[in-house]
Amino acid sequence: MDGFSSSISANSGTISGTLNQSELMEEETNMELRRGPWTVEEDLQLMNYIANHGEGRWNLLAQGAGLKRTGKSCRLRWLNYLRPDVRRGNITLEEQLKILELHTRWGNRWSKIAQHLPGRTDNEIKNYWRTRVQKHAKQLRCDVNSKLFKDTMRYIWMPRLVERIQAQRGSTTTTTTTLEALPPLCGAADDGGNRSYTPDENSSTAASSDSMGTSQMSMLSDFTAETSSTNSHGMQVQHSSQIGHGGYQQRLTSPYGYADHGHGLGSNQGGQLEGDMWLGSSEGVWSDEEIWLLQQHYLSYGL
DNA sequence: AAACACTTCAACCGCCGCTAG
DNA sequence: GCTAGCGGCGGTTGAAGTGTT
Repeated sequence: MDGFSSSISANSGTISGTLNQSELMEEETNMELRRGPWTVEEDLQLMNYIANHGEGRWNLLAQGAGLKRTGKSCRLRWLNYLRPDVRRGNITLEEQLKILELHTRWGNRWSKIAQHLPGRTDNEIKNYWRTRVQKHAKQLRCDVNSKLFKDTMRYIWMPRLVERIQAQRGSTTTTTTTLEALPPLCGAADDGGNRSYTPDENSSTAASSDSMGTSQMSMLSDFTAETSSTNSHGMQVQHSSQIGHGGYQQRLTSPYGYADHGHGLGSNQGGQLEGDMWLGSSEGVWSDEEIWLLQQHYLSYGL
């Protein structure tokens, strides 16, 4: 980390002897550029500058703020961390459901997905997808882009999320989703069961909503991303993005959101003791038994 | 207690599209 | 029409924290 914090050249490979005047000047400028983790002082510099001058051209902003950072770096730091409305903390069940649904529809269009999750950044969603969803795909030993995994999400994972959200709301409505309810997977042609699975060519193909159950869709349309959370500066932030009707109001209790998720002092960052907001059980979506059952189910279809 | 394994996420990189000159 | 500069985006990396052996 310390090596990172020191000033380094962006063109470390260039041989100074071969540079002309302007290149030397550029080299000199690059020499001053800082990379790696931001310091508190830099954060303050950037926040103060934006508070006084607003956002603008990032390269000029970096210079104006007296930061030895690239404009890109400033932009990233601001958008992903310093912006007052950035939500931190665990992704809620509703957000998880939304991410799954939107990813089914758009694939890895993280920024587009993030637009529908107020306060969440594309980087955060991308990280969640990689660390959580892909992990479970790995557990099920299938490609995250395969139709197999997409159908698992659609027919098992998402209904389960809906159930949990309903349970959380104290609703009496239940959605029955069992392994038996899992349709012969994926478009499962009536071909006698002999099929081979290959990952989709295009991860964003999917069709999404129309393949979802009614209860899922109503849940999604009912989803109101109105939450209160605490941003990285400890400020209380209200987010309201009414997507459908209904009055879902989940008030986040931890200083870092639903539950502390590694941003507080002494919090658990790695490992699996984060209370697993990711669908629930201690290890994640599936228990060992469920994984086994799913695998058996897939095997029975010759997958 | 130490070494190793695993997880998370901030930050960087490279590419692409847009736009002003 | 060309080009340089810039912002935005998705993919990737690696430091650091935590769990496990």
